[in-house]
Amino acid sequence: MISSELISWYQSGHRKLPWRETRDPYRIWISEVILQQTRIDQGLPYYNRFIALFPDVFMLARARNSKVLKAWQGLGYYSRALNLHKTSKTIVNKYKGVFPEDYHELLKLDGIGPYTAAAVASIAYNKPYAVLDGNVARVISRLFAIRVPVNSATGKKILQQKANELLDGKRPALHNQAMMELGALICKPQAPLCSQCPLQSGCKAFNTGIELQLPVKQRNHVSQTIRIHYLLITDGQKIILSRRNSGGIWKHLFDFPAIELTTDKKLTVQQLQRKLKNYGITTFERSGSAEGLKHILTHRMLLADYSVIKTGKKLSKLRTTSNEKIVSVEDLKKYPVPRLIEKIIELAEIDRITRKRKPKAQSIRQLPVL
DNA sequence: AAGGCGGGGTA
DNA sequence: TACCCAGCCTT
Repeated sequence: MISSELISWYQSGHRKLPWRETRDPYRIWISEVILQQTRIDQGLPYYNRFIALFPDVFMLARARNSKVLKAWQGLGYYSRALNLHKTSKTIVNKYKGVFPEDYHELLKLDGIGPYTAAAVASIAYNKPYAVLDGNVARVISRLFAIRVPVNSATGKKILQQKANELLDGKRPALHNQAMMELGALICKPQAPLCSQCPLQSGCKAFNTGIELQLPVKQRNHVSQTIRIHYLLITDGQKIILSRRNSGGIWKHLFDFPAIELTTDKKLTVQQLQRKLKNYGITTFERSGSAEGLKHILTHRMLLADYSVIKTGKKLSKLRTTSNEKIVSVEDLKKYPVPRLIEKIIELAEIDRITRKRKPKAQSIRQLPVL
């Protein structure tokens, strides 16, 4: 009943999107992972580039890890790209390149949770599994005036149950996409377009005038500020990159050697000299800098400074750690970096600095200036 | 059950 | 500012 209204509405005017033009489970999967916690407007160009680079699961499985991350650069939540790559290899090696159809089999794959498993199973294989994402949670919580927090365990259980009941078992692919489209276009968080909603008459929230109070969400995360000073250490030809190999933020992406500071303190000469001495740098010139670059993430705010450090020595003569890489400045753009680093590279005009420095080694100023 | 993980758009 | 987005993973 609800589903037929919903599907009619969907068919009369949904957005045309590339992953809706295919039944290829590979492409459906890629689109679903890209769209995890990501708006369609933001994900769409990434999807097109990604499919052009890696048209099938074999191409993806064969690709270098850095190339996959490079394709993901700027999209955030980089573990998605790592899991995507890992799972492509699983598909090739364990499933001979054919995506499993079974929901529970899909769930075993890295980076595939309840939502994505249901999405792939239903959209690619038309299996009767109801998706529950942010859109669907909002639609259902309003439809039935459910006040249980949608991000609590019990809330999810209740919503999933309702989603299962609503599902059109004969047309799960259409039904699921219609639910999400309704949430995105009509049942919006801020200003829902109830007058245009095909489910208006049966919507408990609308009928009682509480649609703006739903859905209920718990938790307000505090964001902490972190100050970090990046060092762009260059001899005029090459520069030091640092590969982030911790389990934390920007895993497996590259940034620059850095000094972490407490929020209200700036870098001191002593800190800089000590850090540089670890590399074996005793004479240098600080040829460029900026401070107070704001980079806002969901759970923290980074306040970034940087200094361009021109060394007297060739970088190849320096002591670097195993996670650090000395790369030529022209190759810098080949490495996957977070947005903040991308911005710093642009701001610091690294290539201009190196061109200027080319002519003669004796022009090096050996004054430590701050 | 709670917290970590990006980046950009919107009000 | 705060919230939201075709969520998942670890602890």
